[in-house]
Amino acid sequence: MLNLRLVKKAIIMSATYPEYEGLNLPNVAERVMKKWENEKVFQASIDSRDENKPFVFFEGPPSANGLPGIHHVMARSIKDIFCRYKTLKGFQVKRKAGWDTHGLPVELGVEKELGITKEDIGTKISVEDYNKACKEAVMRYTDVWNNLTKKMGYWVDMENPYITYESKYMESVWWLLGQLNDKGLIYKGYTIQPYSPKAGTGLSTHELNQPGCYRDVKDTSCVAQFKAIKNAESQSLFEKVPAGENLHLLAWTTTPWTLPSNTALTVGKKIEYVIVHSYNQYTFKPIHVLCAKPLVNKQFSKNYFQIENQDELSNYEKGGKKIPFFIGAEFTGADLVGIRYEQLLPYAQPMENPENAFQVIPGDFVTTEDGTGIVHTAPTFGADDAMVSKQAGVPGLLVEDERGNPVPLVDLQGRFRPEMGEFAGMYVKNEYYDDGEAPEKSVDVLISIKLKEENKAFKVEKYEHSYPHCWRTDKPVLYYPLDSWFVKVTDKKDRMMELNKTINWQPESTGTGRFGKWLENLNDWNLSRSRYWGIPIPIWRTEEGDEQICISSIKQLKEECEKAVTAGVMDNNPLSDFDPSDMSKANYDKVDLHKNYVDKITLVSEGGKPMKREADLIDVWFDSGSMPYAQWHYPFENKEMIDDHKAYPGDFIAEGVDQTRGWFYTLHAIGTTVFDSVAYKNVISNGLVLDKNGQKMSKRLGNAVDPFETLDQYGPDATRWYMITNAAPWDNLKFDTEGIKETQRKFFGTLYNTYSFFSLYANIDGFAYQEDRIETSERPEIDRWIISKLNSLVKEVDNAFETFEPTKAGRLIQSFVNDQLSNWYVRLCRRRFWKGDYTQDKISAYQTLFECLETIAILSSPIAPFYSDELFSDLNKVAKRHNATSVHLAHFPTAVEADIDTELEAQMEIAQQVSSMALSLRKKEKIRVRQPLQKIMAPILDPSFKSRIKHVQDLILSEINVKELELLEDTTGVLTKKIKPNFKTIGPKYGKHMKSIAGMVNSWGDKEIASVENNRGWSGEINGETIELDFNDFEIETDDIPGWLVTSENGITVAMDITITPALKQEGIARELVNRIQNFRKEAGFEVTDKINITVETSADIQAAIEANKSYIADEVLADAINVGSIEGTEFLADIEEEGDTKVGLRKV
RNA sequence: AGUCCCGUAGCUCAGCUGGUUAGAGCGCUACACUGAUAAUGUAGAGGUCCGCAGUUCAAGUCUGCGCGGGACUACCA
Repeated sequence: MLNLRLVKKAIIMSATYPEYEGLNLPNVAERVMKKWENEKVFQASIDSRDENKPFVFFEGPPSANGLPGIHHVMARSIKDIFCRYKTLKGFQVKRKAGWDTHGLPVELGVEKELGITKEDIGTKISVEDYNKACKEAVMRYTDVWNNLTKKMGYWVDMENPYITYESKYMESVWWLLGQLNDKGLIYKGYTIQPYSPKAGTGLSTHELNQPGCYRDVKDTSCVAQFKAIKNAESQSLFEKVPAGENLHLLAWTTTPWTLPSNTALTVGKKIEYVIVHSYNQYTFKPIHVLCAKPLVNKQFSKNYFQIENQDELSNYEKGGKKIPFFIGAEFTGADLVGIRYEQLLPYAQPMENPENAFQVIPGDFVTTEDGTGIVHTAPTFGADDAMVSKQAGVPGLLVEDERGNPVPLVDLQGRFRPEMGEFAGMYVKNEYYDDGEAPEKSVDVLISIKLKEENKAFKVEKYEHSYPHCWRTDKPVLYYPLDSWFVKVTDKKDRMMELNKTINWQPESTGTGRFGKWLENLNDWNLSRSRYWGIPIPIWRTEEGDEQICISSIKQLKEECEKAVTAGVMDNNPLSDFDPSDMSKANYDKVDLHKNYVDKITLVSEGGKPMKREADLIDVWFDSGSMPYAQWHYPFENKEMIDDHKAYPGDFIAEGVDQTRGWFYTLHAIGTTVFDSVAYKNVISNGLVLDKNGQKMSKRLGNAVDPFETLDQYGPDATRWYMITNAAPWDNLKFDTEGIKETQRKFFGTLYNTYSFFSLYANIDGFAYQEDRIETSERPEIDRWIISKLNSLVKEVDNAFETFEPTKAGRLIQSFVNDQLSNWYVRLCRRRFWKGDYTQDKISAYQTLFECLETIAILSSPIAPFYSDELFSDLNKVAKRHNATSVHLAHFPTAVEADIDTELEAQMEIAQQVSSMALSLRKKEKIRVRQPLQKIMAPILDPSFKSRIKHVQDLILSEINVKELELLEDTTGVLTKKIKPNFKTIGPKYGKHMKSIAGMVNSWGDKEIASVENNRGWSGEINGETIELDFNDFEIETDDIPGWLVTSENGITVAMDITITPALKQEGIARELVNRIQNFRKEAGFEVTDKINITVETSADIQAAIEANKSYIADEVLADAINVGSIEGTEFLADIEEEGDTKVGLRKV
């Protein structure tokens, strides 16, 4: 037999399973990566799939001007997993990479490098050179990115990426804007933006969030008294004020210079307000003022004291230091809405709808933290103000300038306009004056003084607060209305919400919550950015703004240029070389649509007037949101991709949650407004990758993890597996390399060991899966069990991937590999692999283990693409069961329902549990497993348990080294029973009496339990109500057998007979001896197959034990003879139990 | 400030539509196995389920209010 095995081994040398010396995951990745490259596996994974069964994936473009971090590995792993999974399921998954190339981060980086500021662009450096520098900078780290992509095993087509600065891409974006324009969704309007008058430029919020921009400053703040007008609306308030006296509303501001632009006062509808009766501290005139109730004490502090009787007010003498105040009638904000008041500082009137100005309006943002609970509202200088007044139909204070355009009372330099009387020409902030020119008293102070004198100021004081400053000029920022181009997305708000409901969000809460709420509170999309490196707004306008054209293609632009040349507004057509019908790269390289080129183009209007391009660029978010169409140069090329839904809408996208209002939104907005369609059907928004202490990673804190280092050290598979299985993608991940190590050891180590075990013996036996597959039903029970488990696993993993739950999939796989396959199946079956001939049983074992490994390779391949490929290929190279050279070209296994035997799974679960319990009992008594025991007992409570445990009886007995299992059917008198109410079934029926029932049942003894068993239930009266419980309303279990060692778990009870008879003792000694001799064999360097002779020199007890078990020992250790006597040959010393030393001599036969 | 996510053992995480003794892995401690062996197995210790209030016969689970960590959006009189 042994010789035969060797011969066989020689024959099949040509096809053996590779055996490795240890597992080195980074090396595995290296090998597999080379294979992918050499064999062009990625391309094959697309080509081998049916073109008519597409799974559409959109790659969100990263910006290549920054370096990738470990969070990119996370995000891209998620993308990769589902693309690979869908490929396994037979879909064709095209994956075009992309680069986001425009935008502020790029520009700021370039400015820093060149040592210039925005103001220098166009003067110190030409826009052309500047844009050239941006273009170079943005692709700087492309190599690093490509390298990461490769190393982590992210499959995406990097050969043909879409790049947002390319002419074709930009043309498609223009086309989309043209569509919006045609639908009437593009308009020019005002918006309140942070503005730096000294720099003469608007600032983005990004710029405002630079460190050090918000600083604490002391400003003159003022609580102004706005005089209410008595009319029908205010009738109920004036009733609470002495006849003939005035009622004022108190409103606080830290920017008194905005008071002349006040057109409304905002109150919170639910806030409570009171009228306070008192005297003005500057003029000493009696006042009756409205203020939020919780803020009365804040406003009436210091000089004021509260009185309980209104009559005492008259005791106050003018000029007195302490001023009394009395809290009068109470109102809610809702009562105040609609009240009119006199304009505080009537320098100018709003040019539009002045009749709607100067009234009280509601606003959600009003709080009672500060001020008076009534907010001074100047729509021209506050974003909230503008929003809330627009909703209420209140105009901002805009006046006509010299050319008839609406302008606010402050000009672009930050000075008051001529309308402002004595203040005209003054800067609204002293900081805006040149050094030494600033007046002693600022506008804020002067206005406050004026108000004091006119009995319009309730309180003036210095107030310290944080206020944003321009990061270039160091001067405070103004919130100022600026011209911008907008997309009227609010028109499509309902449709966007409707379509959003059809998108499958993972997690769901992001879709309904963060995204849904965002859509509910949608504002129009401000497209304008006054920058240089981006896609220009394709709108040309006459100087008066009365005629304009929106360009949708290069062809159209060329034609318009032609007209302009004919009309004489331009000398020559800069696009004359461009051939609109030629889609070649060469042709498109002839044009550049960036600002430095298109700004030189002047077009002619229908009325014959010259038109200049609007100076702004579009928001870069529009660039990336255009990606589904622009990546294909739609509609100029690849029209069918979108129109025939071959590549649109996307089936799947995934990015970080930070993209919710970024890319996720812009995709959705453009999809809805232009195509009336969702842009994507499924979306995963993943959480952040934090450091191991839960802190955000940052270069500054030095806790950022280098993705390359991690991948090199642990390999991409372990890194990906760890990231995916450790936390659900949408939860934040606390990244700890210890966790990767654990994954490496626990999952990959175990899987590798299982494979090593398989390959070791399969190579010896020459198992190459050449035999016909043994029908599952023909295999031994243990094989059928693991196959059943395997098929259940296939089903569950498939479902987890299908529902975009990669974490679940990964955890299922690893628990199968560790707990079922390695710890149970392989352990129990070891002997089958190394003992005996190449029989049907052995082949069955090989086939079973092979199938498990092969399936695991495929199931885990989306998450661990490298190792799984090597595992799969190593198996398949020999067995050739798949016509695929890579796991990624294989097909996802289909669960064979017929092979799923839940009954068998339940049986094995019992075996596992009973074994574990029995071992636990041994442990308690310190009886080692090698010592055989006679018997265990288990009471049976229902017939199914009986048949199940019978099935696995032998398995259990050999596992725990016990000779027999006795099942106790009639347990009365033998076992102590315990009864518990079944809360789940009784609850709905008798919830109220639950406590009483539980109390009663818990007090029951054997007699009552027997009665319940006999009557199949119980009925009686509790708390005066008739209660009827059937047998299912009880849970009866046994927990003790008097006189036995017993343990109980999950309703199963095991009792063990721990009596060690002399015969058992001898058997135990024999097993100990076998164990020692096996060790000695190994020590002596004998081959596994060497036969030996044994001589033993030992005590009488042990001699007797040997005598009684001689054939067993001889068989186990391959001994031809066992003799007692003095030792010849090598001598070993064995220490067996307390029976004394044993000398053993071994000699090869 | 608003919206959302998270808070369970020393660490990382499970815990389904509420059901009575809250689980796993790692780590720790002890032991076993010794033909998968720089592997493997078993057991043990370890928890005011962030806090408070409410709904309920019953709350880790549902509701409200807080606290702590994080994200995004907005920026405030």
